[in-house]
Amino acid sequence: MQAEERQILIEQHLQKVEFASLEELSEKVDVSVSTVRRDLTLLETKGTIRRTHGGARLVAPKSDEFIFTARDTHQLDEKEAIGQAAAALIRPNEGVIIDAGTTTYHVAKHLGGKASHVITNSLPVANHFGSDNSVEVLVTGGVIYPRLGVLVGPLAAESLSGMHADVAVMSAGGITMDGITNSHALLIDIQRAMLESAQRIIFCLDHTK
Amino acid sequence: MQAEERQILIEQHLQKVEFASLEELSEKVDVSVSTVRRDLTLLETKGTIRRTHGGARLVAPKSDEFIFTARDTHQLDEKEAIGQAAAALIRPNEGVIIDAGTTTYHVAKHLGGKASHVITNSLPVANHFGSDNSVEVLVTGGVIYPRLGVLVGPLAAESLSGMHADVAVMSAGGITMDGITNSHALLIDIQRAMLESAQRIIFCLDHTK
DNA sequence: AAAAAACTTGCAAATTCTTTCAAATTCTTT
DNA sequence: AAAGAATTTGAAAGAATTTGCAAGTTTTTT
Repeated sequence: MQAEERQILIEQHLQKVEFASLEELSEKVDVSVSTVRRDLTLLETKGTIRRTHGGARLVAPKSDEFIFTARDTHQLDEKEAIGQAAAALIRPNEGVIIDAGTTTYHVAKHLGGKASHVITNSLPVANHFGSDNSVEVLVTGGVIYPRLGVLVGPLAAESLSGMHADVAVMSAGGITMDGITNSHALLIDIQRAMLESAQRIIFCLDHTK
Repeated sequence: MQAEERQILIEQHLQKVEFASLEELSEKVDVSVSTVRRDLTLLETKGTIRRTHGGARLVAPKSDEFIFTARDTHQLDEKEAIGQAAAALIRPNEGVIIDAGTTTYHVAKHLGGKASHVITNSLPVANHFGSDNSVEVLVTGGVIYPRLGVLVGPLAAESLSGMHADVAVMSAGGITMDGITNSHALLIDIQRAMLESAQRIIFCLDHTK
């Protein structure tokens, strides 16, 4: 692996987890901690990162991004794996509905340019495909549910009713079980609309659910 | 195989993998690493590629961000000023429609928590308010226009028709004049819907328009 | 205040880069 | 078509960079 590639990998990993120890990074990119140290000092001068005792952290955590991408560091490897496995189930040129949720987000990341069009009510998913002009991305309307970047409300459900897709990638129990019954009810309507618009369903759950 | 053909192959391969080692490329095009080195220095002067220790990398990697947030550093000061001035025209607790565009994006940045609710078809604007739970953000549906993060299409215009706001912050001539007549027509419908849904209009133009 | 963990510095081994040169290929000229 | 010139290619030697380790210093923890 190249030095520069390694540094970008470190940067990207920190984008996800906000903070990482030297050991962790050293394992991740498979070099000695000494080299990671050198990489970090280099990245620090570039400004994106700040060194700390025992590791490094992101210099600007409050970005225009959504928090959950950074927060789910715990089962990150597991979710990556689920994302990859689920993405493999999708055939080329299918229309895909992607539900909001941390796990489904990882599915989107592994989808590449496989899908012909993507329908989603998740802002992070929309952002992910935003700069990729090989996929047509349809965003449902709705009100942003803060912190998660989910579009909720009647508009979201309504706009789904007129759409059609081959597969729906759904999250279950994820965000919805976190206790906020208000948005919970809204999400149920949306998910039902998604299920009705798709021919095949893929549910994504990690072992904590 | 011709030298030029080889270089194109190298370029294409890098488009896919972003990073490649000398060994890897040498195997791919079936020449010695020396020749690959020479090819890379040549490609570097052409600008598409950059040499690194041990290999080469793509000069313009695909970023997950929307370009305009990073790109409009040119008249940035002017746009900041316009953003601030326009934001000052908005009274507290008003409902605000924000059009897509670089200038209007800066208005959003200066709006703070002043508005009671925001309606937008711009993904960057939506992202900006996404983690701010003091403002209710309503996103119109639509298809993402790549690179700019604008939601276009009939769904966008439709979802605006049922909405109402006190002020509309509009961009004029911005993205729309860049030549893509197709999306241009779609944007006009959307902008008309915005104008109809708002009582007051604020147009934002910098001196280049 | 002592112990543990982490950081810095210096150094040797390993890898990679540049330069140079001869062999091979391609192009030009006759 | 053949001879000669020009270019390209692959390899080798020496320079430069990078990497991992160890000794000594600083910071953090108990």
